[in-house]
Amino acid sequence: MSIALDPKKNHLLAALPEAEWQRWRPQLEPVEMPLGEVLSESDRILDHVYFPLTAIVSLLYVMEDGASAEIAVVGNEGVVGVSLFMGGETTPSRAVVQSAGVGVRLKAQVMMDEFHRAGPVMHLLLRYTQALITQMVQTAACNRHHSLDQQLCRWLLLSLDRLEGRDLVMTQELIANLLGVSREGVTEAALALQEAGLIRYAQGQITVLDRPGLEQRSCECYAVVKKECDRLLPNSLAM
Amino acid sequence: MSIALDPKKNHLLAALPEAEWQRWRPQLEPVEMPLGEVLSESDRILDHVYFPLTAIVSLLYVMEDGASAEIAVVGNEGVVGVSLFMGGETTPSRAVVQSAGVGVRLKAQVMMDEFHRAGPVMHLLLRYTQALITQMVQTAACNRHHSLDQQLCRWLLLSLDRLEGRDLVMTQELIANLLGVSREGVTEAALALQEAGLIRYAQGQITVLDRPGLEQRSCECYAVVKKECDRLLPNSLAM
DNA sequence: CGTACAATGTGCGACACCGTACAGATGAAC
DNA sequence: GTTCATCTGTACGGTGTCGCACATTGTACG
Repeated sequence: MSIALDPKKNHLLAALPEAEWQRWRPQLEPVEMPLGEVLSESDRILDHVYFPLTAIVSLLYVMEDGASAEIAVVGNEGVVGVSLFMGGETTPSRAVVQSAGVGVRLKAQVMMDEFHRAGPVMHLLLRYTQALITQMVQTAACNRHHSLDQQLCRWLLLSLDRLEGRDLVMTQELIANLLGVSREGVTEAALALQEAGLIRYAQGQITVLDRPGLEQRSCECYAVVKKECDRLLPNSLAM
Repeated sequence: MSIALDPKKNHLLAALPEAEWQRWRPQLEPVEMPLGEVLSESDRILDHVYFPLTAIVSLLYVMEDGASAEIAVVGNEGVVGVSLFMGGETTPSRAVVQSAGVGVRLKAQVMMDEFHRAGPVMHLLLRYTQALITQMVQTAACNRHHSLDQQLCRWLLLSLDRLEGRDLVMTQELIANLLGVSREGVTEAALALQEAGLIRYAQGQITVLDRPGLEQRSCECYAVVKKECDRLLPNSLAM
């Protein structure tokens, strides 16, 4: 896969005013983002912020006993590392590449400086952060009230929105780890979805056959997040 | 209860530089915050931001079927209405007074103007927002992995930190609604805590007898949130 | 090919929590 | 003091998920 994709595939970068774009452009460094790569570790200061282009990143909270829970996902609609400009510099969560691809990154200091100009970049980033908050809130509520089945649908849709095509490369084991549920549970739920004709899968490759069907079977959480993203980030997940 | 408490009981207000403080002071309007009052409804534009002084506010997500889940709590360490300055103006969640008390409020426009000066106020508010994000993240993880028992401990501690004294006025029914669990479940968990000598309660009045005991029985989530609050907000929950 | 490993399917007991139903206990109002 | 509403305790079947054990299927690679 070529690493030199157009950075404007990332919607935040695409939304930059011309002046900022010209300033940032030479500083943007293309990076491969292979499956499983840890972009930022819990409580560690980031050296870069990452703008995914084709990759998807999971924000995970990892508990003391090793169990984990996905808090939010970041694709080409967003950026990894909001804690940098929020002022805290670190977060108690981990950012892991969930779906391999490419992205571009920017030195932390550059990002901070740009943010502190307090111009349109700042407002863009803050709006994005609010969209991210919405996703976190919805995850919390979803974890409390919805079935594994519904959550799997939500998760597939969130991932699908951030990918081209309708295929995800993703084993059930991995999904289970991200969602913080048992692998067997995912197997059962996935089987049900396959029997319903909504997806087809084999050996770590999932194909979505009936997207509207998935949306219907998903809990409301997906729609709420999608709607907020669209509202807060013009062109957020349109491809 | 007197409504005219010192606004500096709120730690964000207390942390304001002198110039800002003098500017804000005349605009701060004392308000009663009775139990159950809804400060902001889902997807509705706020007309004020609220700084609790003795009250505690719950941020809730209310699902389509009426079930709810607490996302975070805000006491005198924070402010209700961060979406205003984040740029989104609304959020898909509801803010409800969980423990009656007093607070002060500020007109939304005033808050926006102050934020857009891009000075110390902005940085203070952004750091607070990050602390709030931490709480949300932890809630999501906690909802996924921890027992009702542990969550009740966490919840009691979070509330206790935001109150003077060691008594909460709070029925089990109300706690159940906030946590998004069944009332019977809370009864059982509370009973266990009482039998362990950690709390005593009757008819909507809970007294914490053994705080360290609660901390030990709680999941890690409480400690993580507390630590982040302390780190991000000097003097956050010290009374 | 055949072996090794990864991915998926299945069965089952354990367990936490739910929802319903109802019973006692307490406090406020008259 | 009696009444009534609110709050709390208890019992029990139903359900979803877990954790374990193991069978099966697909894929890579010698």
